[in-house]
Amino acid sequence: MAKQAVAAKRRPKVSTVVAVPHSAPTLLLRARGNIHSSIAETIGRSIVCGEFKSGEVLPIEAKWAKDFGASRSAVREAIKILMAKNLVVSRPKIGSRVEPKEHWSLLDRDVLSWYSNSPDRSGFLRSLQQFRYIIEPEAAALAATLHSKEQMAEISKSCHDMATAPTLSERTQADVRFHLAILKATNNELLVPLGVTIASALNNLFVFITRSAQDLHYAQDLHNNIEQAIRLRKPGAARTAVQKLLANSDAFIKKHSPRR
Amino acid sequence: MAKQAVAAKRRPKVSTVVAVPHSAPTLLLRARGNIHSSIAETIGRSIVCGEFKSGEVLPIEAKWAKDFGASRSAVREAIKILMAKNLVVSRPKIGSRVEPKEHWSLLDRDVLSWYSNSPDRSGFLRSLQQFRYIIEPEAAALAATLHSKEQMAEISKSCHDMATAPTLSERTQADVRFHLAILKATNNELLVPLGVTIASALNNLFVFITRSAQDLHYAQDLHNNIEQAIRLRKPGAARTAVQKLLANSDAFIKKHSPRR
DNA sequence: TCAATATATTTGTCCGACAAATAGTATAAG
DNA sequence: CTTATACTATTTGTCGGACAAATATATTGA
Repeated sequence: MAKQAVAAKRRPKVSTVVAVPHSAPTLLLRARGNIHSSIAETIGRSIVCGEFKSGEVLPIEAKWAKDFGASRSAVREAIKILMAKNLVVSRPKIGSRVEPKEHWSLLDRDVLSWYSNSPDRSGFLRSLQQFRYIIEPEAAALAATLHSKEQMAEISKSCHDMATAPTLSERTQADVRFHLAILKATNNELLVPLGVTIASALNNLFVFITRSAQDLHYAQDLHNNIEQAIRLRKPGAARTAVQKLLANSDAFIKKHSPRR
Repeated sequence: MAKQAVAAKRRPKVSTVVAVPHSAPTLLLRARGNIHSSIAETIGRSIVCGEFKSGEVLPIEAKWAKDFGASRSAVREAIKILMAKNLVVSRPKIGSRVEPKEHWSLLDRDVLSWYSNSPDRSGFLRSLQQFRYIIEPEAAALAATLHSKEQMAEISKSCHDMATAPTLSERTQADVRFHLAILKATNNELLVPLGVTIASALNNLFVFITRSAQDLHYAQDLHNNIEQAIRLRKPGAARTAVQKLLANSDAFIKKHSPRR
């Protein structure tokens, strides 16, 4: 008894954007995937963009639920995601407080992606390039010393794929594979996820811009030099070759720096 | 009507370990903090320790709930945490599948902590030390060039605190502050969270072992050298000073390496 | 003035129901 | 017999509501 009267109105068929349930939500959600993911993304973005400052407490779960037109469960799962990424901490009676920025898992794929769309893109890009200057030359040097046969084959193959890629998109993919293959060849478990992170960040920052044929040719030479140095097990040469490549991409970024 | 009959037996007062609710849970939880955190930690640990291999699907949420004597909501929130750390992906009808290791957010505090208690500690420690060799010398060099007055003051202060710390624990804390201060002085947003991660990993690996007074004195000299090189804005000297420190700690680890 | 107590607020946990997605199976069509 | 289609079963996704636990704030008492 009293069992059939419960769920009269369910969320109606959703097309691309969450439609309006009974009590109109005030915040829209780019409804890609699950509700909780969308909510996490929305709140997460607003945090890393500085809409909520460190130490500030977010609105209570019930308010988010009303604003999004979702259930509190969905909001809670979203906030659990943000907690897992160290963006917030929750306590009863307090609410969810934004953590200081240095606690954020900035190296997490999602956080990084949200962050790279935040106000000062150029500053972030600067940090990222500097980061690459630290990691990648040493990684190449290590790879030159430590690579196995199969790992070298993967490096060479992706380098060759870059040279022969018919479309720009395929070239870019091979480029990413190339850099990841080098990191894998270091046999260091920590460097690989770092590489994945960097790659996705670069992807988010649209650094893979169209280049002139001449530019492309020169960049390919730089990649070839890296491949050769690693193959011949010359750590020093590998290090400097990567530095040269980074310098080239630095110059390119500066030249085509997006306004300001 | 039928409202008061609902929650007859609630979870009874919990002491240190989750007690037995009505239908005996088969898995115990170290009940530190929230239920969902404990569940996430338990499942997360078992994943990074290899109890579930990559591509394998976990038991369904209902089973975890029964095993832990918790509600499905709690289990779901736990799994959301693991999803946020890229340990698993969930899909309807499929379940939660363990992601390949290279997708894991190994640089996340928790994952790293779980991972450092997994079978091959020594291999992981090797990777971690290598990682420090890559990051820290360059970071010190950058800091030497870019540090501000306040940042330098923090570096010097923590170095001094190390020298004068009355207890080993306080010395260790100052040590961590010292390395973090250097990373902060690079003004690179990505290096700081990385430093936090490394510090917590070292903490988990018990690298801060008791040393003889002589050892401590020598290590302090090495730290002083770093401080001085940065203060005098000598990047090259800073780099080599950090390398020396790492070599020293490497040697120490090898000497006292825990079996095998 | 200060400490103990009461209250209110917010997250934490539980439950039960139904929706949505989809792998695997059964069935129908050719 | 093969192939395309429909069905079914299973699992996560979402919802709503109830109550527990924790604790900041206000209130009260000494």
